[in-house]
Amino acid sequence: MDISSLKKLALLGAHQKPLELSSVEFATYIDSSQQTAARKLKALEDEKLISRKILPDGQLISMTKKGIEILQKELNDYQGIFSGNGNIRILSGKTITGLGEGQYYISLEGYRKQFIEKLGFDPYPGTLNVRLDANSIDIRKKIAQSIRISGFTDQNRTFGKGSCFRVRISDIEGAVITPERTHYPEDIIEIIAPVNLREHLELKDGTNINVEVIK
Amino acid sequence: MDISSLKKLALLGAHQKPLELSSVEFATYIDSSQQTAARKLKALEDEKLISRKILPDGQLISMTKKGIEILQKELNDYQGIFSGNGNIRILSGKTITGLGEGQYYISLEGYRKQFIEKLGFDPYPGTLNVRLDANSIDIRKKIAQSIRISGFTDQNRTFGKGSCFRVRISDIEGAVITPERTHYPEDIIEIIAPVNLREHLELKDGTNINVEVIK
DNA sequence: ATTACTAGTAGACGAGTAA
DNA sequence: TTTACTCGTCTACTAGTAA
Repeated sequence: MDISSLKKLALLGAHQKPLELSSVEFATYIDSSQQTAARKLKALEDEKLISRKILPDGQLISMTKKGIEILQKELNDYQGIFSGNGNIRILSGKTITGLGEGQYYISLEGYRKQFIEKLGFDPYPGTLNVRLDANSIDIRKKIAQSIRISGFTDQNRTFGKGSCFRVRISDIEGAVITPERTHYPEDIIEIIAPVNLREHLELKDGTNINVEVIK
Repeated sequence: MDISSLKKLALLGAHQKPLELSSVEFATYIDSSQQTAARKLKALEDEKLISRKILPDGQLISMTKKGIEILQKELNDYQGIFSGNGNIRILSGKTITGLGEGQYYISLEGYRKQFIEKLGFDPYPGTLNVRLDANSIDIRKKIAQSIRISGFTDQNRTFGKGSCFRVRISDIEGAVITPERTHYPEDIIEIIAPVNLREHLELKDGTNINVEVIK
């Protein structure tokens, strides 16, 4: 798999909109012959990392979902390499649809008033669920769950305790909440924020997002 | 240049402390024969991207400054690819020694009181100067200089206006300040913060740092 | 155990050229 | 002009093995 060529195409913008590029032009970018450049483009197409439309005067190159995912994996790898330096920690993953449980729990007064007090915002009643990439799972494990949420009992039942840490997605500050259960999947995070993140960021299911750990 | 192998070594932590790794082990990581693994390590050493100490039962691998710089360049490339998505913007570069002008200007009451008022902190009298990488220069151009600093006149002379934007380096929030001059180098940024960043982050000249644009 | 040489082979390359 | 085939060459691989 020729990640270097795929990266070059992305730097030329092929991940955003179809890119007009002849094999001769690409050859100058990757410092090779026209034949090698054409062969590499063909190979990337065969691997379904890009899609091409061959035109009389060149080709129109778009990056596939699979291609973009591979580059995001690379980004995540490099962020992982340098995140240990105490700089910026970023969790990467894809948005998924949760079970809707989040909405119920967040709305409970016993939890809600703690969020307002400890996080400084009144959470939108709903969570954004994200399935983390492999590297991000490891990063997540190292994050101190610094803010504790207490359990409570109402007349009917007992609600367990949990913890959270602050994050930012794009321009919104929120928090990742983790119930303190024994069997909670480690590859999924639930994010709360003062606004409906899904609407605010115009997210569809399966969108890749970066969640930045703050404070 | 075998970036993929260099990256693997970094993921195994060779950029932080010397890594014990035999060629057989490395072969399993890069999915090759022991011979190829050994040859690749030798090649990386010849390019001065890693340094090795051959031991009777393996080798001790450290990444050189040059090797780490190449990986940081890669990180920056990938951040550039995905920064257009409106997510997290990070400026990468190397710390350099400025002319010491910053210290003089920041200390002037006409500017200082504006920083306190508009940025919310009393700046340490001195700037951290950073020479940006090529990609970061482009990112920087897209950043809105949202906070305006007015010029003023004292009895002797006139001091020009400028602008800034908020940034975070590691755990410190500060700001990049830009005087509104016609000929200001585009590859250098000057950062102010409530503390002496150079001391707080234990920075030497030429250290690679990531500056995250916030708000 | 290791590292790393030599030998044989498989895969990648550029040149020429067809479509 | 393009893309992409064939062909000869050269680099990079694995296996065997020395140190």
